[in-house]
Amino acid sequence: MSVEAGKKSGYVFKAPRGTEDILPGNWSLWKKLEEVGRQEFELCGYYEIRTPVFEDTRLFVRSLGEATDIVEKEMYTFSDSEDSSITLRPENTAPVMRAYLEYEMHKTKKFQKYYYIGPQFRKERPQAGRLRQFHQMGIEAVGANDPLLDVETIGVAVRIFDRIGLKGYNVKINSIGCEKCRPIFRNILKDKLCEHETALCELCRSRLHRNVFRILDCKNEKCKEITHHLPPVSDYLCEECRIHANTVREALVEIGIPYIADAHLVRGLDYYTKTVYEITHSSLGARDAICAGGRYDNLVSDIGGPSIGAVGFAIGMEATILAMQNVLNKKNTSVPQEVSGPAPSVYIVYIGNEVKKHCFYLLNLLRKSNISADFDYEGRSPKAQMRVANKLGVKYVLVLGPEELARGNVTIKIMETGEEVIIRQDELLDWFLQKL
RNA sequence: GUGGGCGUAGCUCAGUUGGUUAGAGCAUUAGACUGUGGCUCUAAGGGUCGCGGGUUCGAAUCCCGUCGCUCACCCCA
Repeated sequence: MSVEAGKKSGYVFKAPRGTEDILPGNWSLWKKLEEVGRQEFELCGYYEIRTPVFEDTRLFVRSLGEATDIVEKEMYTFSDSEDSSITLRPENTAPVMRAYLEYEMHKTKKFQKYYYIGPQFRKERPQAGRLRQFHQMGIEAVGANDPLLDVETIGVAVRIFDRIGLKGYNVKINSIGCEKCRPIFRNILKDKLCEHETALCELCRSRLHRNVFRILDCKNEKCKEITHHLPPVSDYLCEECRIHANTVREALVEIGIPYIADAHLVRGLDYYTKTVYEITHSSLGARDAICAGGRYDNLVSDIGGPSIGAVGFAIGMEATILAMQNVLNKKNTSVPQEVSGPAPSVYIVYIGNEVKKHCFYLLNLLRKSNISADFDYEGRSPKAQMRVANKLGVKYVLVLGPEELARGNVTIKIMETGEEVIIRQDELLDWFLQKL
């Protein structure tokens, strides 16, 4: 096999298909999203949990459902030399629940609220905002069936988007019932759709047998036409699910979250029950979800635990950042276009190599005092050093040459005004600590 | 896995009906009073035109293949 094949640049290695490097120029948005997320999660009483990036394959087969596409063809599965099969996590809910059970949290403190941030893996064809290694941040509230908890999670997501300044998102919500009522209306739906079988698109005809609910969000116009004339799923909910759904909606109104009741919203993962929701952003393409979540009352028992209800969501970080970029109208760059880390406050310019070592000493002196500072390691001329300082956007340049060295002084240039002051070196720290 | 679009300097692109040493802007580097930034001017570096093959006297330009990227579909965050 030739590694030369297909390379674009002259270099041998490139990031594998469907993965991407988050470069310094883009990092500020990631940082902001993560920081705001953490803040909001913790504000609402969620605790961070980190699970391994790989798990026993059976965990995902059990939780997601054997017949789902994720399990059938999208998992990175391999054996680690023994008999065990392991899989790079395609989502983080099942791992969190696994940990919850493994440490027997349900016995000590049944109700737990967790949050996680990390990479997930799905072997799909890459597309806008959809990668093979992608990142999610999400929450899981385990151990309670209160519909208000469903609403709490929606509130958390909404506030995160508000706080990062992302305008133009929509909250869509639906109920897909529970294990009691869902099979009933699945059959009703199937029967009704069978009457129109010939009018459905080819794909939906196969969905008729595999996954009826998926027909509800088919993009084909004819199929839409048919499904829009069907009575909404909510007509078939059992008493318990109906009350649950109504409470959720009322509470959303109560706390002022606008939502769209979308009877066609369904979920691909088997474990969802009752409340499902999705937050989409108008600036995105075909894949417009930036957050998806819902209640999953059967997952814990599915993977061998007691019957315990839970709700959660996952925010797709790539998709969210894409939306942020669209809103901010920014593009990716390989070089920092705005300083993504904090710009150093001070840049030290040395004139002549004789004073360089002393400047290095001063550099470390500043840093020890918690003053961010940097200097030249490339052997540039004083002029070029100034250019670098200017580009970095530092407030002060400390200039030191043989003259200053002899007198025990330093020249400080205030970049904004161009003004220069000369002070004694032993006053340096005080001067900066007062200014910064 | 299926289908469409694209592939020329670090980035964004131009490149006329195939014709000599492939261009621009931005970025980079260096100069324009010997120890100093932003503006301006000058100059320099940087591309085997994704890769391979074919047609041709001659191909970045046409054909085929291949790889990669991208968008969309299935599915999903």
